[in-house]
Amino acid sequence: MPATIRDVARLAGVSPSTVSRALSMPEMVNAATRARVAAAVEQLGYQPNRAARGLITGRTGNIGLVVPDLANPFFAGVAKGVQARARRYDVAVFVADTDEDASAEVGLVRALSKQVDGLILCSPRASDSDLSAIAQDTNVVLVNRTAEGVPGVTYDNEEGMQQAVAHLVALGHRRIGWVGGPVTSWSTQHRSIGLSNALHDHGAELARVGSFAPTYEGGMAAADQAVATGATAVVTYNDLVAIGLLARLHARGISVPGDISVVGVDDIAMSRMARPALTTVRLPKQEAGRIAVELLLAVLDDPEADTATGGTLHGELIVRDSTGPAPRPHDRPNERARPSE
Amino acid sequence: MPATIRDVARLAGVSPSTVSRALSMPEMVNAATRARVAAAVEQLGYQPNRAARGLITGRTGNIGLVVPDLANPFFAGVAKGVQARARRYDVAVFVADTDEDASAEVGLVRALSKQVDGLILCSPRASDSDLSAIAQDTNVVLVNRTAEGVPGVTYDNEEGMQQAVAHLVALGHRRIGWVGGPVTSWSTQHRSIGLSNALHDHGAELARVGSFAPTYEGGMAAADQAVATGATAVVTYNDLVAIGLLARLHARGISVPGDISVVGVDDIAMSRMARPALTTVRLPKQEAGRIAVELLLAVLDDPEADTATGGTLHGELIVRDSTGPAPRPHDRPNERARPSE
DNA sequence: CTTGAGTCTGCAATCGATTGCAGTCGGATG
DNA sequence: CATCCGACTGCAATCGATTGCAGACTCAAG
Repeated sequence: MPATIRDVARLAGVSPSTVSRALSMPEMVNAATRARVAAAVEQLGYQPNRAARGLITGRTGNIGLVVPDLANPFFAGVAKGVQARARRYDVAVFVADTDEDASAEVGLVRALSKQVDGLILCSPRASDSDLSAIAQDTNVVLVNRTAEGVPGVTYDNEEGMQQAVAHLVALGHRRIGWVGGPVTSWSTQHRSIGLSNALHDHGAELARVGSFAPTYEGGMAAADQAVATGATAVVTYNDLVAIGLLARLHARGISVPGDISVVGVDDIAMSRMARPALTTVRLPKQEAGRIAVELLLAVLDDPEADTATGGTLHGELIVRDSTGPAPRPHDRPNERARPSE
Repeated sequence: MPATIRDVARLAGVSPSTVSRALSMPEMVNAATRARVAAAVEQLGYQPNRAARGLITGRTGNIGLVVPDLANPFFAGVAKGVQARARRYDVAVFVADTDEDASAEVGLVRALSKQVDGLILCSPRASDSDLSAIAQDTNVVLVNRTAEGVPGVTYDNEEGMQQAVAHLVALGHRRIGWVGGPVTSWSTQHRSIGLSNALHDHGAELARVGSFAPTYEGGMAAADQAVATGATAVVTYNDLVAIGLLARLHARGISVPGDISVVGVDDIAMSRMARPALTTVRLPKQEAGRIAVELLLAVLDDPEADTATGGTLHGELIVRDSTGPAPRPHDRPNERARPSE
């Protein structure tokens, strides 16, 4: 029913080949004919059939995006960026959600890889070896993770932690807790190291609280342990955890930032609506998605061009109400009162 | 490079036609041959080229999902449902985000429609006439909206409002405020009507507060006006608005639910993390996505089958901490003290 | 006038899978 | 033994666009 290239050719009085060339290599066809073709295209509302083109060019014009959980605002942000940038290049985006299931991930990727020109894997749960295997026969760009020889866009976690620590130290905090995410997570490792280094640089002390699920519940679970460390400030794996922590702290009657300061990472929408509004390291999520698309498209255009490792994005500390001056020792609710100096 | 149907045929010692049939109409081929084909397919890891198949069948095996904003947890939930159910049918999902731009929507839909077998339009901003035009030459399923002759899945807003009102009336509220969303929104109209009817049935009074953006900011803007109506409880267009309202109320020192009760709609993740945790009408978001896929696939299989209007989903009142007994009159901060009865 | 270069344009093959039609074969029936 | 039927299987056309190759044509130079 829709117009084919033959219809356009007939209307313009040329051959299909000419129509094809007029559209994809305009400089090869005479200006006059080109105009006639353009008119015919316009009149018929012709749009080339992608399947037919794909058959011969071997390109589908589609890319895939795989995320652990679309309902997680972080990944939704990345997806938004990917999607917006892809549209600019007239590339369609398949979105697949693995439901946080690492084992499903590899299978899903394999199935999807046949239908697309390349894949963007967002915070993949897969093992390094699986990842390398996938990258072998598919064009892949990683987000939030690195792997040998695979391009990717990541955040400079070390720098983000530096900013958070500088802020906290300026407020007088000297002992700072760290609530980590899943141990296997690339980000948790880098954030942990970054925090540790930053604290060392500032001569402050690190209190590791342990690893928790990167969720609201994880934060609630971490809260009591964080308090028990005696830290006057806590940095969490991400905002969701920080918000859970805030809730539990409130339930226990511990004041934020009066008794303890809290810093998250991500800056999801929820964070500025939290009570108190959360101080956090904002990660440019959409930007990551956009860059991932650029990276992927570059690889597709020239598979040889080693785009090296890819891009590194920088976080930005957003100071809100969950951080404040460190309490003087006798203000601290979780320590025995000591004589004030 | 990847195996073609011919490779499989050669390995199995049959013709390509047989391979094709063995895969898509198994009962037409001899069990023994079928087994040989299956073995060859397995050995080569053969997956039919979708473009080639699409060329001849006229089907792409893809569907499109258009949402106003992927970062909005409501739409992310729907997208998750769509995506999960589509995978079960081996259908890929293109996701497109219009960035809340109604004018971009129509163009986007037109472009996308050529690449998919059908579209799921989530809370479309387009006008009724544009929508009908689109549905003319594309298979469309609507979510959160109805249109003449177009299948869709919607929520029973009236019933949801009934539940909310029954809850509030039982708590003693007799004058209830309504903070509406965008006036053009289908949901806002139906929720408003539902609320009005429910209140009438219970002999309670409706205090319309006006229309606000369906956002946190909208809720903050609505708060003061809601208080001024003298209502002891407020129902908002959605949870985001309710949370904004909560924030402004807190800033003004008005206690929830002590002075005023608040009810939202949606039950996004944020709602149970709000302070106080938000009482809300939970809308099954993923379910809506799943049903939309079923509906669309049914239409594709049999374009004639009038699937009527489609499905209606039911909300569920989730009672949390933002609703409580209506304050006795003299407790009300925003009215002149009156002699107690 | 011939030749050559250069510019366009058309022919026809091709991508990979599907499907209507026809052919093969074995076995049952008259 | 001749026919016929049913169950499978293969041939070849087809979907719509792209592209290598060759033909047509113009124009300038020899």
